[in-house]
Amino acid sequence: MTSPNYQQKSAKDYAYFEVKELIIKGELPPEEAIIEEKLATLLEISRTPLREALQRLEWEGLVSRRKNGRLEVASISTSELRELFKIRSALEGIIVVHATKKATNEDLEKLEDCVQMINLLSGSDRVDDILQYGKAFHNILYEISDLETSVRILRQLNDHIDRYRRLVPFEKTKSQKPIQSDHDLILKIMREKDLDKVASVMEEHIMKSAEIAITAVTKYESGISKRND
Amino acid sequence: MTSPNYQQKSAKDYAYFEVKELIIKGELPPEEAIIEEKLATLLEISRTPLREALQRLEWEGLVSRRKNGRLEVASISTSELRELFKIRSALEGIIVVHATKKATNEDLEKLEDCVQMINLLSGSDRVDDILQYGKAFHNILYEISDLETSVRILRQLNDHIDRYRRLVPFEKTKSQKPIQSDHDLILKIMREKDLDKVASVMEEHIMKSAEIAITAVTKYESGISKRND
DNA sequence: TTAAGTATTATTGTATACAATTATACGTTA
DNA sequence: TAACGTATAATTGTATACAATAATACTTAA
Repeated sequence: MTSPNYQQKSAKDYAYFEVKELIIKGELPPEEAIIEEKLATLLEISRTPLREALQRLEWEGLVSRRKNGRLEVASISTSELRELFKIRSALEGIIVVHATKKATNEDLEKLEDCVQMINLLSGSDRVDDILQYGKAFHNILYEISDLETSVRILRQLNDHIDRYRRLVPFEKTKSQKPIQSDHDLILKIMREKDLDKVASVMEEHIMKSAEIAITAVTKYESGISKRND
Repeated sequence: MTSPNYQQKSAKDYAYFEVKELIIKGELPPEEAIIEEKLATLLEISRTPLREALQRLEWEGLVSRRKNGRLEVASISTSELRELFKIRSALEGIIVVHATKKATNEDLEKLEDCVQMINLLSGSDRVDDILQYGKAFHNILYEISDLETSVRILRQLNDHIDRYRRLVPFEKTKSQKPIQSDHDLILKIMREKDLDKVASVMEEHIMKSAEIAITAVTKYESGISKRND
């Protein structure tokens, strides 16, 4: 649910999506203090629904609470990012196994469409589009799998990872090419219904993209660290 | 954090732990309607902090929202339980690998104590005690691993599983004995620092206990189903 | 000038009041 | 009696007021 979901009727949901977007886009940077009154005024709602939205974001880990009870935008770290990818890798493995079991021909067609678009764009400079189709591929798997809890956790993890991606633009180099072509391979294995193999290839696929991300954030951290000394 | 955490200062936290306990213990049964006003009166607090607690429980999946916005205690199902154990298995695998890497001799001693207590009690009828030491074993691993996000998700999963355990008392038969002795084996492999093996043995360990739980809930479901027809 | 202590302000926590919505009860009509 | 519509009540959503707490600014003494 990273993409804006605009059938929000309630002030609470409005605040949730709005603040989340501000954080993921980096407009509220890591460790920025959050003052309820000010944010409420900005969003033109009262503190009550805003607080409820902030609590949810706190639970999701995008907002954190200082010892004194005050809120701030969550900080980022290489070790956290590494952990996020580890969990994601395990869950994507579970998901793809279930998706493989349940996939209809129609489902496989949809995945095929994504793969073809990725292959088509591969080599071009439309890296953001490639990224989008990659995400779409995974989202289709989520839906096929029908694993509610896993998908919920995964979407949350992906929100976090997206924030890292914005704050520290990951390398957009040829090193991503073999990663993108993994989708091709995964779909092939899904068709063969090889459950063990599809899980391990998926897990490796995720950990490969983790490497790029972690490298980028490590550079970033060494660049800006010592700020709080 | 299933065990009551009584340094709650705020009404919100009080409500959170209290309502969670009511749900896990089954005193608020699945699908029971939750009326904010009544619950607030019962807990002798106002609706505002109660609502914040309920939202957190909703996000954790112990409370769910009907299409009309009203809350109820979450329902249970075999398929959900199966998924809970799958995720738990993957995360316990990640955790035990990290714990194995980081464990000090002192840490291993603490684990050894649990294992010895389990072995000592094994064969006796003190099944609840055995269960407690089993939980303690895993909790120690969580702390050693120092993987904040994974542990947070795991504790949440365990709360859910505990609720199932209360609602549908799992079999307390000799079938659990080999599962309990897994702890012994896991500790041995940790000492050998065999990371691949420790992960797979842990995953199997969890999935074995899953079998017992799922069997129990399946019976339970077939017993009470058709209620909503 | 610095340190400690106190007053002031800022911010969060909680309760309550009211508005909006949904469910229920009741009566009317076919 | 069944179906519909309307009035009433129950419940949730939001705003606001006030209380509790933490941060800051200020004053005074050494």
